[in-house]
Amino acid sequence: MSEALTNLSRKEQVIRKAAELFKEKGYAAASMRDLAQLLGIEAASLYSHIKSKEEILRSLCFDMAAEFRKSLDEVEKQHVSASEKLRLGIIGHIQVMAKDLTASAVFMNEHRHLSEPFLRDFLLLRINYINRFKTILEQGVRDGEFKSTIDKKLAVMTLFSSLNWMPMWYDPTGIIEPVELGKQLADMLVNGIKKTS
Amino acid sequence: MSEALTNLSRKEQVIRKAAELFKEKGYAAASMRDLAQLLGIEAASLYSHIKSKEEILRSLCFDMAAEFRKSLDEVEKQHVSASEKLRLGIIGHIQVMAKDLTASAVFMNEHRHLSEPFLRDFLLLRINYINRFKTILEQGVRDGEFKSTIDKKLAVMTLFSSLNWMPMWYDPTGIIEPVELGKQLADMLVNGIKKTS
DNA sequence: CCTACCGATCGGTAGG
DNA sequence: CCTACCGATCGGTAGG
Repeated sequence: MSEALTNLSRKEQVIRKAAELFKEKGYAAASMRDLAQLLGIEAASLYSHIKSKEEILRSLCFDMAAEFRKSLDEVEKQHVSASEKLRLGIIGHIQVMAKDLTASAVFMNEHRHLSEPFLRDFLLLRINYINRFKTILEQGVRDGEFKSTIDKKLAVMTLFSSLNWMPMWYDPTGIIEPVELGKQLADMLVNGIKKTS
Repeated sequence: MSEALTNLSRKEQVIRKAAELFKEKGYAAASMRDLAQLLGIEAASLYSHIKSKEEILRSLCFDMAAEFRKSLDEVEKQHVSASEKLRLGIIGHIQVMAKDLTASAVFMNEHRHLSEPFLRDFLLLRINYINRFKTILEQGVRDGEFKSTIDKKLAVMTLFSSLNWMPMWYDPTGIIEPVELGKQLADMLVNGIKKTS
C-alpha cells in the first residue's frame, strides 16, 4: 500500500522531469538516458515506472487538455455577456497554464510526436476547444457586442497563438500575476491598444 | 559553369525538401535517410550538396531572419505615424512569411536545434527584431496615439505570437491574401474587436 | 551520385 | 532499481 503510493509518486517525478527535458530539448531530441541521468538512475530503471517514452508524452498532453476543458466548462455555465465570457475564458486558460508552465509548453510544442490514434484524438480535443471560443465570438457578434466585420477565424487564431506562446516568455517570478495577465490580454484583444478618447 | 549552376540549384532543391520534412516531423525526428528518399537518392549522396544536416537548418533560419530584417528596414524609413508603422510592419512580416510558409514554420519551431554559437546569434537577431517593434509601440504611446496603460511587453509578445503561428493555419490557396490578412491583424490589434459606435 | 561502411546512440527487454 | 544486452537507426566518411 505504501509501496503503491511510493510508486505513484515516483512515476509522477519521472513525468515531471520528463516534461522539463521535453520542453528544453524537444521530445525527439530528449533521450531516455538523459532523463534517467536527471533522476539519478539507469535508463533501464525508468521502465519500472513507465511503459514507454510516448506514454509520458501522452499523459502530459491529455492531462493538460482535460484541465483546459474543465476550465471552459465552468465559464460556459456563467450567464454573462460574450465579452465577459471571452474574458473569463482567457483568464481560465492562463490560470491553467500558469499552474504548470512546463507541461503547457510540452502540450503546445510536442503533441505532434504523438502516434496514432492518440494524435487524432488530441487534435479533435483541441479543435473542439477552439470552436467553443469561436462560438463565444459568434455570440458576441450576434448580440451586437463585437464588430460584424471581424474575421472570426483570424480572431480566434490570434487569441490562441497569444495564449499558447505565453509559456515561452511568461516569467512566473515576475510582478504580473496570471489573472492580471489574462485580464490585460483580454482587454487588449477586445478594446485594442489605440486610445479611444 | 553549368555544372556549378546545377549544383547550386540541386542544393536548393535539397534545402527546400528538407524544409518540408523539418516542418512536418520536426528537425530532430527528420532523418537524412528520409530526406534522401524524398529526393530519390541515397543518404550518402546528400553530402555532395550540403556539409551537414545542421547546415540546412542554419541556412533556413538565417535566410528567413534576413528577409524579416530587410522588410522592417523599409518600414522604418517611412515617415508615418506609429500605428501606420505598426500596420506596415505587420503586413511586411506576413508578406515575408507568405513567400515561404514552409521555411517560416521551420524558422519559428526548429531554430532551437541550432548549435552554439549559431543559436546565440539567431536569438540576438530575433530579440533585436522584436525590440524594433517595441520601439514603434513606445513611439505610439509617447505620441498619445496608443494607450499609456498598455503593457508593451505583453502587446509585443501577443503580436509576435499571432504572427509566428500564422504558418500553422494560414491557407495560401484560400480567399484571403497576405496583405489583406496583415491589414486585418493590425486592425484587430490596434482597434480591438469591440464595437465602438 | 553510388556502395560499403563506421562508431555512436536510440528505445526498450530479460532477468535478477 | 541494477547489469547486461538487443536490433534498429542515426549522421556522416572513404573511395570511387
